[in-house]
Amino acid sequence: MAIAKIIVDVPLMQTDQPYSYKIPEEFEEMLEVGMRVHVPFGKANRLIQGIVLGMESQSDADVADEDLKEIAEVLDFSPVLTEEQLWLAEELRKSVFSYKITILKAMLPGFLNSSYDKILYPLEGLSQEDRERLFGSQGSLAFSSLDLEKQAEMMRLTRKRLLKLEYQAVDQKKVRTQSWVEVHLEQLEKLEISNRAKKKLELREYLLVHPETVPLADLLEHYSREQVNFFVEHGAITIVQKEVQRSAAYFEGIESSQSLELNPEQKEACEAVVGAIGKKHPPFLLQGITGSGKTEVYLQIIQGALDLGKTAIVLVPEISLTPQMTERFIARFGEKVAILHSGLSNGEKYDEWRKVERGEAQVVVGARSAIFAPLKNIGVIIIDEEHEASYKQDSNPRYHARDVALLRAHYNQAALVLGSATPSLESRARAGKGVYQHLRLTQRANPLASIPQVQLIDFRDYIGQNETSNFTPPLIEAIQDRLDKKEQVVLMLNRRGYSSFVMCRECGTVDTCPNCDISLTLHMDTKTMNCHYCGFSKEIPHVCPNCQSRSIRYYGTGTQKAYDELAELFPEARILRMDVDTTRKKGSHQALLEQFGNGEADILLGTQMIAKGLDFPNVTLVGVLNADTALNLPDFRSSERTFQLLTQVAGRAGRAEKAGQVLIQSYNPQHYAIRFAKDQDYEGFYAYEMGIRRQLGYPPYYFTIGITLSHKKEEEVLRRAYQVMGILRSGLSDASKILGPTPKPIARTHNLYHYQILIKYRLEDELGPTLNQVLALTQERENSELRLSIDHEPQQFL
DNA sequence: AGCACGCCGACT
DNA sequence: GTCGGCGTGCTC
Repeated sequence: MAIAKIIVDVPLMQTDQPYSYKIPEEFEEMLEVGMRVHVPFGKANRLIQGIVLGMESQSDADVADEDLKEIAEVLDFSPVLTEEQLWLAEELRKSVFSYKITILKAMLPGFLNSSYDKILYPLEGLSQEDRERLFGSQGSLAFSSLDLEKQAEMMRLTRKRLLKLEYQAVDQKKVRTQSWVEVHLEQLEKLEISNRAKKKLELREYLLVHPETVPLADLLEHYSREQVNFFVEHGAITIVQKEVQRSAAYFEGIESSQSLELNPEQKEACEAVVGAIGKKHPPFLLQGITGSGKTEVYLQIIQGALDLGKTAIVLVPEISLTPQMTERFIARFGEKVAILHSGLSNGEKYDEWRKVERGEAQVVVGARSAIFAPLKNIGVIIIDEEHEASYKQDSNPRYHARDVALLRAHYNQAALVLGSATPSLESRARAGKGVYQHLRLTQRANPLASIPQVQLIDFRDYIGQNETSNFTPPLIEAIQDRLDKKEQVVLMLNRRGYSSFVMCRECGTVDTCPNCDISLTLHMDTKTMNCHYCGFSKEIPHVCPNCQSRSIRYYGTGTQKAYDELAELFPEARILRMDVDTTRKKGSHQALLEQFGNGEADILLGTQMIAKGLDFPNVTLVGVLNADTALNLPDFRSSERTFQLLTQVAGRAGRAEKAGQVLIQSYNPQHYAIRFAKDQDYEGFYAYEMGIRRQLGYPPYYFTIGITLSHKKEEEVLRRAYQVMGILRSGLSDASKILGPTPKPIARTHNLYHYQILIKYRLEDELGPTLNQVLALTQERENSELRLSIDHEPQQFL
């Protein structure tokens, strides 16, 4: 008997295993490993999606083979998951605490995941009036279309056997097809057409001259449906359905580019990587200062891989996946490129994914999840800005793209390149120990460009002078100077750990979210107070919610406030503001950058999103309004993040012939992260920060695991947290350190209390079993409302 | 999850 | 007696 092993879409510990299903005869020929199916599951045989992991002639299920259920439907004509991806999922399960189906689904575009519904039908027993009231003239109803009250009533009626329930799983995949016309010359020539049918004669002439397949729509522009049908009926042409190849608009109007001349350092790096393609070789850490031409090196490495008949994946942080970046890849590799990122619509994402799957794309450029692209025969994987925290997914499955890349590089014998101006300490340390091969680019690619000069400005020197201002006199002076010279200015407001809020001056009450215990952020554009965690929103209060006083005031350094101040200081300047508020709409990010690039503005004011990858030759001044707001966040990486951000943004200045200047305003100019950033001294920062990490026992000296517990009731989370502590203490060796439980910095969101435990370890044999014990806790019925997640190397402590 | 089974108290 | 409340166990 033909039996398929299937992982079902029920993400639970008890169902995290393959189930055996009979393969009906009609599917035996076509079914392959890696395809999606719909299978009946559970007592009610509700239909759910599953993924075929294997096929065999005998099952090891506790059920007799004859009694196995049958696959209901096969959803694909060819597998949507490759052997490699199935292998990857199995490997990842060892380090990512997630169910297999959750990992597999993360590899597929959202489009390929079925949606489920229940269809209700009235049975004879149902009274005429109920039938009228609930169904009207409809013969059936979709369960999901009803409100909660109706749904409950329907469930009651179903129980009383007055309704019939049918389970439905819907494949959302829709291959867009278009009708094309195929010409059959023999029949066409034999076709008798009356001399009076001028149009038909004309069409025949046309088809005889153009016997190639053409879109039906083209013919219909000149000929009527009836005229075309005449040819179809007589077998002279047939209409076939072809999948539409929607090529996203971004391919249009991009001129192709040629390789640039590399300097010796770049050349050496490029050759080293290309030489490692197809061999077992340790990963490369490509450490190149800002403006050192890393992207050109990437492009030539990829060219090297293509020349060897191989393919390439390039990961970039979502935020720098701007047209400026993607255009460079399209310009060099044209239609060979597929772009995958969250800005695409579902349909576009699916189209790009299909391009990769069919083998039409050889170069995939995308954000984190692009590491799962179904690309075959990979020669090189490049992770740009490898230190970016966004490469770690902070929801299930909590994978790090770098770890996935390591696995895929190993599988394909591909070269792996981690590129950054400011590598993560973990990666830099590995390069130091020879685990990675260290490649360096120490010079700016443009030989006329110099490293910008950086100055610190201490806010405290200007105490007493307009204290609420975002701008100190030296910065104002410098901006004025650039405006006079018709050069451009980039100003960054570090919004991490900072936001605008409303406080009462009488009683000190800060308006907070009713669900999340964090202050609401003021949004001037919509005139609302919003919660950034749960999306709660309300109108701006006019009186204090606590003491009814009218003395409520707006605090904080939002970009809007800085913008207003700038506009007042420099009334003649053209200022662009770029933050989450002004870039919410699709494409607005790009539009703003284009405007600035075209010289339609003098000053670009923005948040972190302007720190990366922008390359505007006319920018000669970069100002950082508040360097230190993120320094005091409760996260051991906050110094590293601040250093990286300042170094990145400083790199936006002086990228061409004109010398660049960087001014950094801060309340803590003596802080080492800021001092090393001022000197653009990565190695100095690295050495200093490593000392601290060693002393405190943080990565890269120790590995970390974060455990987060959430519950509606605070005392319940705490109780369980201490229970987890107990399991960890007795399971793990004394060499491992367990910190916590502590409330998360934002202790309550979505009406849940969050507590966190951090494990630091070096060698720990009992880690897996102990964590499984912790996980088992959530399986107990009494803990059904407890949410627990285990995060390997958490990146975000917020 | 989502469902059925089954055991208990409150009711026609 | 029996309806429907929820605790328990299982899903090829």
